[in-house]
Order: sequence, then structure tokens, then C-alpha cells
Amino acid sequence: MTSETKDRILNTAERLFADEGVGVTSLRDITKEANVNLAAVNYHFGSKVELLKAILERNLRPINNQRIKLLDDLSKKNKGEIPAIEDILSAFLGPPFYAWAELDTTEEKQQGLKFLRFLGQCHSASEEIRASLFEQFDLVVERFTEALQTALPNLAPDEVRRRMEFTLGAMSHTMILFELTAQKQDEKETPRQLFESLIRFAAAGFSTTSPLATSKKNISKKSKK
Amino acid sequence: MTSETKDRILNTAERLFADEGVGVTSLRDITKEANVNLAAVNYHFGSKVELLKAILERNLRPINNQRIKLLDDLSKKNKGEIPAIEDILSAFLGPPFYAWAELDTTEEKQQGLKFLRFLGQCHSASEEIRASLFEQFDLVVERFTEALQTALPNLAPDEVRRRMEFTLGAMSHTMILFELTAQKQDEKETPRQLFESLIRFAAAGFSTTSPLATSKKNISKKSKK
DNA sequence: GTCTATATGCGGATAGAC
DNA sequence: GTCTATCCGCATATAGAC
Repeated sequence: MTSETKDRILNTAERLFADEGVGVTSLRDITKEANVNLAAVNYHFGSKVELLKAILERNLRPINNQRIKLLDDLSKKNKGEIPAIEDILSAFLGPPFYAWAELDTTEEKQQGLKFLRFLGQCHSASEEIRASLFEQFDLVVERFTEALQTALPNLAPDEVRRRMEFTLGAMSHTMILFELTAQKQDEKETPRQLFESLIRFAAAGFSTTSPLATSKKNISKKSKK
Repeated sequence: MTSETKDRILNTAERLFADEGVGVTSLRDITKEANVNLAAVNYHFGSKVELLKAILERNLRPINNQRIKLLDDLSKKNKGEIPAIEDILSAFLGPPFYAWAELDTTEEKQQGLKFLRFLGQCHSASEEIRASLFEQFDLVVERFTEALQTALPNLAPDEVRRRMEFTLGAMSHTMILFELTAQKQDEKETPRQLFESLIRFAAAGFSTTSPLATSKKNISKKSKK
């Protein structure tokens, strides 16, 4: 049996990290609430950061698998033909939202929102946390960057990468705001609206033509008519 | 004289926070390097977080002032006429970059990049830091949201706000990546390219037409031709 | 192997002498 | 205003009980 203690730590920590935040949740808080000894965390995981990584891994794997699956399905469906930008982005940005939308009870949904917020925070946390996030995320981002490059053959590779980063930034920021959005508009389906808006925003950003030549110093030269 | 000690703390902390990160920089590190007593931080600022707020305030004020000024100039220049989206976004996203571009020496530039990264991190730090960031930022965001709404009269107010959030997310994420980008491409002007790409990406995102009706469950229905 | 009791050292904060 | 001494909570390490 893989140590019930280990699972109890994992579950309790997951809830506390999402609920209260990683920074303010101490190992003492976790072990007290889980009714295990303080040293158990170190025995089973090695450190607080390693525990965090384990939680990330456990929750991110199914989401990333779904992303890849959706992307593969896109390619298969339209045999040979290149998928639309919006569909590619939907396969990438959708899964975290789907995972949330599929939850049943109100409490589960609330908990799920908190986890999304937690995930978003990890994107811009300490270097070490970011690193462990991207350990499993990098390959996914790579695959989607390739797909987008194929769909946008005229866009310079550097520019595709930059736009992918902008999308990642908008995504993580959106995840942080998810909770607030959902609570404000009591129970309404606004998270879905937020998610749809994000896809549309990013798709438009990706689809715009290459940036102006960088020779001119004056950057914004657009006419008003 | 407003305490030379206070200034020394402020300067040293600013450098260390940006250089090493807020989390790993202890008050002991700061006070040792600044040659002041450990208790001085608490006397002058109250706490580590308050010190951080003071640094944020000092650096953000001129940037935010420039943002407002640029926006005002836009309105004045084309009397009555509504400015282009790209110009509005340029006035908002440009100042942090200008502040960096105006620095002279290589060391100053490097330091400036680190500060931009630090600023970006604050966007998704603890609730308390975020709050102090937005204490002075909220009004600016409000003004620009209004300007964008005016330039996009057909876009629902909720949607304008959402897109502003996406832009903020892309911006803070970009600031975090600034340092890396600049170092990779040895000394080249890529930060400017990054900044221009961001404006273009966000402008396209803002300019796209309203999202699909939310009645349909199937979200991505775009045809390929 | 699994867990506990306990120790180490560093962090921010503070009371009170000067 | 400045400094010393000290407090308490923290993550982490380890010795040894079961």
C-alpha cells in the first residue's frame, strides 16, 4: 500500500495551497490538519517545494494529456488540412476550463476555481516552481507552437513564439481572475464567457499580419481613417 | 534631511529585490549590504512588505504619469477625433519600455531589465503586494479602459474590461521574460521588438468583433475556408 | 520501510537601552 | 534615530523508535 499518510498530505496540501496560497501555508499547517507528523512531509517528499511539484504534476498531467489529444483529433478530423487558429487555441486553452466545468457540486466548483487560481499563480512564482511547471508543460507548448506555425506559414518563427508567450501570459492572468469573476456574477456561467473571450482575443492576436519594420523609430504611425 | 539611512535602505533593497528576487532577499541581506542596522528597516518602513511597497511606489509613479500624459496628448492632437487603438495601447504599454530604453550604460540597462522583471512578478505576487500595486495602477487602467471603450463603441463594456485584463496578463508576463529575451540575443534591440509585437497583438485582440453568441455549446465552429 | 521526537539555524519582528 | 538583544515561527535535518 502506498502509504495513506502520503495521500493525506497530498490532499490536505492541495486544498490549503489553493485555499490560502503557497506562501502562507506552512508545513506545520498541513501536517496538523492532516493529522500526521511534521517530519512526514520531509520523509515522503523531501521538501515543501517537492511537495508542491507533486501536486502540480498530479493535477496537470490529465489537463496536458487532454490538450494533446484535442490537438491530435483536430489533425485527424480534417485529414491533411490545416486546422483554424481558433480551434488550435481552443484545444490549448480549453482543458483547464473543461476540468472545472465538469465538476458537479457547488463546493467542488468553488474548490476547482481556487485550484485554477493557484495554477495561474504558479506561472509567475519563484524560478524553481516555474521550472517544475514547465518541466511537463514545455513539450505541450512546443507542440502547439509548431501547430500554430504551420497554420501561419507567413509569420516569422520568432514572432510565433512571442505571441505564444503573450497568450500564456493572458491565460495565467485569466486563471488568477477566474475565482473573482465567478463569485461576482453569482453562479452565472461567466467563466465560460471569459474562456471564450480569451480564445477570441488570442486568435485575433495571432492572426494579425507581421509587425511593422523595425527601422522607423516612431512606433505608432497608424492613421485614423 | 530625510534620513540618509532610509534612502540607503531603499536603494539597496531595490537592487537586491530586482537582482535576487523578493523571496530570497532577507532584511539581513539588505541591512548588511547597506551598512545599516537590522532594526532600521522596521523603524523606517514598518515591515518588509511596506518597504517593497515604497519601492514600487517610487518607480511606478513616473511611469504612470507618463502613461496619462501620452493619453492626454493623443486626445489633444487629433482634436475631438478618436485615437487609434494601437496608439492608445502604445501609450499604455510603452512607458515601462521607454524608461528602460532611455538608460545609458550597459549596466544600467541590465539593472533596468531586472527591475522590469521584478515589476512583472509583482503583478502575480501575494494579494497584499498586488493590492499595493493596483492602488496606484487602478486609476490609470480605468482611464485607458474608458479610452478604449470610446474607440470601440460597439464592444460591450464587459468585453472591453476582459480584453484589458488579457492585455495586462500579456504585459506582466512579457516583463518577466524581458530579461531573458535581452540576454539571449546579445545586446540586440529585441526588447523593442518584443514591445512592438505586444502592442500589435493586443491591438488585434481588441479590434476583433464581439464574441460568438453564448447559446451554442460547441464553441469552436469556425470553418476552414 | 514508516513514522516520531527533537535539534539546528534562519527568517521577520520588537522592546528597550542609548 | 539608532542599536543590541531577544522572541517566535519557519523549513529542514537527523537519530532512533516501531
